Amino acid sequence: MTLRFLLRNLLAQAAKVAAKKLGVALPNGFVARVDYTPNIKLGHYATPVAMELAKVFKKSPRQIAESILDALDKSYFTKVEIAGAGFINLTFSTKTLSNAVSFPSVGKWLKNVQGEIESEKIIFEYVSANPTGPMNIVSARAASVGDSLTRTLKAAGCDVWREYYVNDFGNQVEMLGLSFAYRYLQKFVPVELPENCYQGEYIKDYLEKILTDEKTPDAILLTKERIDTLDKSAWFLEAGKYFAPLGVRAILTDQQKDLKTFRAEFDQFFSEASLHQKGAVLEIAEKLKVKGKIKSEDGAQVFLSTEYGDDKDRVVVRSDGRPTYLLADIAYHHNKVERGFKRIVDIWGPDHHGYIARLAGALKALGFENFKVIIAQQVNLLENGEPVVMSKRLGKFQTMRDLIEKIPVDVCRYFFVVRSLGTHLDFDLTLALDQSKKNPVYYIQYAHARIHSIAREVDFGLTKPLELERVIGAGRLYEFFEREELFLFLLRFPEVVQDIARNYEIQRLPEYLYQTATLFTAFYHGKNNRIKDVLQSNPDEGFALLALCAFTAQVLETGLSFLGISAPKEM
RNA sequence: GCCCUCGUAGCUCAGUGGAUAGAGCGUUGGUCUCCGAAGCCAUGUGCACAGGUUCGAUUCCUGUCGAGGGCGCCA
Repeated sequence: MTLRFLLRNLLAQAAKVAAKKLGVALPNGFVARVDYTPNIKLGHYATPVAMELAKVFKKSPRQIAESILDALDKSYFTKVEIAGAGFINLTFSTKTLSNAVSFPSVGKWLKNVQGEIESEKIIFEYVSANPTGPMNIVSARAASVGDSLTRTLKAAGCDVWREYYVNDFGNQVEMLGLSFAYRYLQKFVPVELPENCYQGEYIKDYLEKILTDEKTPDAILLTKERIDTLDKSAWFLEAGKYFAPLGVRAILTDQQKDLKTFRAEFDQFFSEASLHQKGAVLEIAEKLKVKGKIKSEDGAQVFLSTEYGDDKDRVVVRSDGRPTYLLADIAYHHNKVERGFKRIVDIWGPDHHGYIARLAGALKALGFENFKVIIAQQVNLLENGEPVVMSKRLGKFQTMRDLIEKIPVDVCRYFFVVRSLGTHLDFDLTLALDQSKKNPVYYIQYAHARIHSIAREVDFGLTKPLELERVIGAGRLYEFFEREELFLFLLRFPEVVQDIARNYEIQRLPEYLYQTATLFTAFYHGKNNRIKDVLQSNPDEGFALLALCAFTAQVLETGLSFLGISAPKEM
């Protein structure tokens, strides 16, 4: 059990008793709010519950606080007091702390407290870059956040599935095929690439690969002799159809390779084309029609998304009978519902926010409401302080692979998760490299490596079971503030994980780890914490300090692993 | 024009309705006879503005101003 969970239960009981005694009723669904104190000298936790209840109870916060304290089981605490406007500050006893931390490892500890938060079957979709070119920098941001978030959610006990939607169907795939055809033809005669084709040089590279790897059918194959008699329009049609799927496959393969390098994992790559083949796309239009949410307009079928807060109704089936992208996306999300997911979360780029209302509306029309979209704001990529121009069509853009090649994955991933997704991110490549030695991610890794260095010095195995009762007892925790502060901060780790699982704000984890590293470094520099010396003068105390180090190392390593960042033992 | 996101220190940004609003970078000055100095210590006139809700607002609501993005039978 986490200390916070324990405290909430104790406070809920006490509030109930207090309410009864005061002759008032607690609000329905009352949950005592528990915060950390601004300074652990005030106590381990604080609750503003007396102030919150002041209005309902029509009593002064102080009076309520006193009633709650009267009813509180004080055997868990060494100190409880009322402070300020009516805060209740609580300090747990050594015994309570010992009970809370009796586990062999941080991993086991996390497993142990998994039952404290609700878990439902949940699907996360992120990145989902179009298979028409290399991934850009926003994809890298989404990959970092999506991957780190889902790893953390899993650790908190959530049942998470991670998916990448592949838009391998529709106009843009046709344009991709055509782009290949033009590049192929260009090898023989000068023709200009149409404006709406993909302009990037990468098409040429993929083309060469396809021409080498695959046996080009005679109908497509070009030779010097054939050019003169070629029926170009017929050939383009055939060649476009031929190259499109091969191009998609080649590009997707490279995307997957980059994601793997980036340590971003997925459980499944879901093909849009597979939905069309099954007929699931047009089928969903029928379902919406049955619900009365489709109207006909100029021969097209239009979803009444304005009923769900959208600006205008949206075409889902074109007048020529072809479905729009939106309809496929509705079918895809409905497919997620059919697979039994109780919560659907998508991370989208900033250019898609206008799309939320119509998709959420369609899901609502189909009876599903637990749908959440997180918008990853744009990344302004800077080089030497100057913005890097990104344009897929002009072929001038910074790819995710460029980024990985320039900057270590550990640093990239840290930079992307340390800022909340809602803010526009300035990512200065030059700065990221120039400052690399002072980079926060190295600071965290360094603290971890330093602990291993200490362990090597004194020949102590950091992987053996944590003996944290010993830290509290023999560690003389309350005599040295750096020890106590570090220890109590480490105890918050599962609570931080739980918070992230609830609010999806992954940036709290790197911040927590950074602060953990800071507290450890302060501890390390404390004159009284020189482990080699303490082991000489008082072996019990020395081993207690080593246990505290091992605890720190495990928290850092585990936390970094959620972020997909390595935890080196030496640097 | 409509919609979305954002506005916190010189810069980049944390901050779950609570106590004295924090961190990194930058600046300036200290600091290794030492388990790792990639370190540590010191150094700050800051919540865009105006209303509202609340016992309490940087946080929630409304408006103004400013920055970015989105408004297709493209995906």
